[in-house]
Amino acid sequence: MPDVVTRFAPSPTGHLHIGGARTAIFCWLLARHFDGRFYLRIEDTDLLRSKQEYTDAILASMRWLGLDWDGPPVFQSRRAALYNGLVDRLLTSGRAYWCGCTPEEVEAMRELARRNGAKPRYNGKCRDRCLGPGQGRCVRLKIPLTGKIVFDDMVKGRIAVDAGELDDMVIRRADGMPTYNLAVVADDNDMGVTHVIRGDDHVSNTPRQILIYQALGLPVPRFGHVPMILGHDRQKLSKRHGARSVIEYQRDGLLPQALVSYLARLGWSRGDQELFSPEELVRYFDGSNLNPAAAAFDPAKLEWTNARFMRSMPLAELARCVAPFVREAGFGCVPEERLVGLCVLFRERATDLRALAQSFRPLLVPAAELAINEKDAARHLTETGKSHLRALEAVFSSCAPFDAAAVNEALNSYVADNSLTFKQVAPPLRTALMGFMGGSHLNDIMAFLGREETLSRLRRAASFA
RNA sequence: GUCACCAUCGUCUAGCCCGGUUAGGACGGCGGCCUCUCAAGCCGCUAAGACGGGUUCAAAUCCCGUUGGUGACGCCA
Repeated sequence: MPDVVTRFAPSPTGHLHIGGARTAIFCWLLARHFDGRFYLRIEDTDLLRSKQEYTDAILASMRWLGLDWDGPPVFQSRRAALYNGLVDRLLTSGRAYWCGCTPEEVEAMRELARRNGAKPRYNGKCRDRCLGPGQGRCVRLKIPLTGKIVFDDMVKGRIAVDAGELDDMVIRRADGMPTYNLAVVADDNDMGVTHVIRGDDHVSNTPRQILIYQALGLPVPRFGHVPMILGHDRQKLSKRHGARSVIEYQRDGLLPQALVSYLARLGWSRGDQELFSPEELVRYFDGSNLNPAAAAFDPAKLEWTNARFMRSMPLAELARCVAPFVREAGFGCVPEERLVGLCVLFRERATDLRALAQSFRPLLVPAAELAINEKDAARHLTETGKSHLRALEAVFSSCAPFDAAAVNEALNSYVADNSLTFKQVAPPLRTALMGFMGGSHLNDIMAFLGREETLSRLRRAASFA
């Protein structure tokens, strides 16, 4: 048995969002760090809202992020027998009882408690009525009237709640389906989960779940409640704040390693290090140093993180990653070698793969289709500028070999031989080649374009009206 | 309302457990260098321990309170 078993338990009612992704990352890291097991459990007991397409999408996002799980995913909807067995056990041992109160009655009890300034809860009416099964009856857990439930949270430290704060919760609905808290305990125990890491919106469920473990005589796992992610204005994260699903970040051209690094760093730290490869994360993340305070999501830093990964990753890999975006931009199928060349030229100038692909445009369209920026043209494709281009056309047609070094030398000679400055020649040349004043080094651009394409761009710009 | 949790630059954070730092790093912003452009890179600047009380020679650090924020209070998950 591995020492550490974690699980990620999304409910398939939507795509994997960044909050869930971060929780999944922490679970995965803890398991991988300790050489344990990481399981996936699909909490699909809400038949109405759960959808197969969301399950598929969540699994796809997990794979894209590189969060591999052990064994096949567990589906809660298929484990009714497990849950019912546990509820029956609780019933026979007298730790649970049948309750015949109607939802309206229970609501009235809550309302009464609220009026008295207390926490709204069930008053235990059926606790000692010794009711048996029946139409419309649910099963409630008989919780202790006094005492404290205490647990040491991995991120928040010791948390203590008075048992008196809790009420006899429903563990099996009138329709025979288990409730969330029971199913979670049953599954976590069955799967051998040792560390439950989840969002801190679950802290108040934890004492209830501990009570179920205790009533069943089962070992209680360790808990770690990671704070939720806030929007940039420190309000709850919503669509408006750029709270998007993992799949959207994928479509926008983020690198999965970058997203993982950023998300891990949001609420966790290791000294001053800002960027972490997946391997480093696995090596360093041991469940400690998790920040108990909620963190705000910062799109600017995510962007920076992504840009850094794009700049430092192997070129061949970058080229493979950008290929789908090049296709999507309508540039067709560009050979990998060309793609690598383009990445060299532009990767320092883009913060995501989609923008990187877009920046290739001027070099991938034929000279005739190159869009020429009017302002830059007016400024640099003057008569003098054009005369330089015509002269350069002659220079470059006899330049051999036509590589970055030779082109550079030819260009410098032209400048020197005619007592010019680079500053006089470069702008018109850049406008001719790129269509605007931007892009990479001129010699690299020309080397990439090749002689013929370079010359036709010079000709076209020289006759630009 | 009740309970629980949280509180360091605008943002992510280090330091806090084991009191003594010019409160460090990063993103962003601003300025500079570089430079044909845009970037990248490098350099510099910016800005913080919510508040009030204790304890102590000394408090971001320990204690209490206040305020503010978040979450939970379902026969949802």
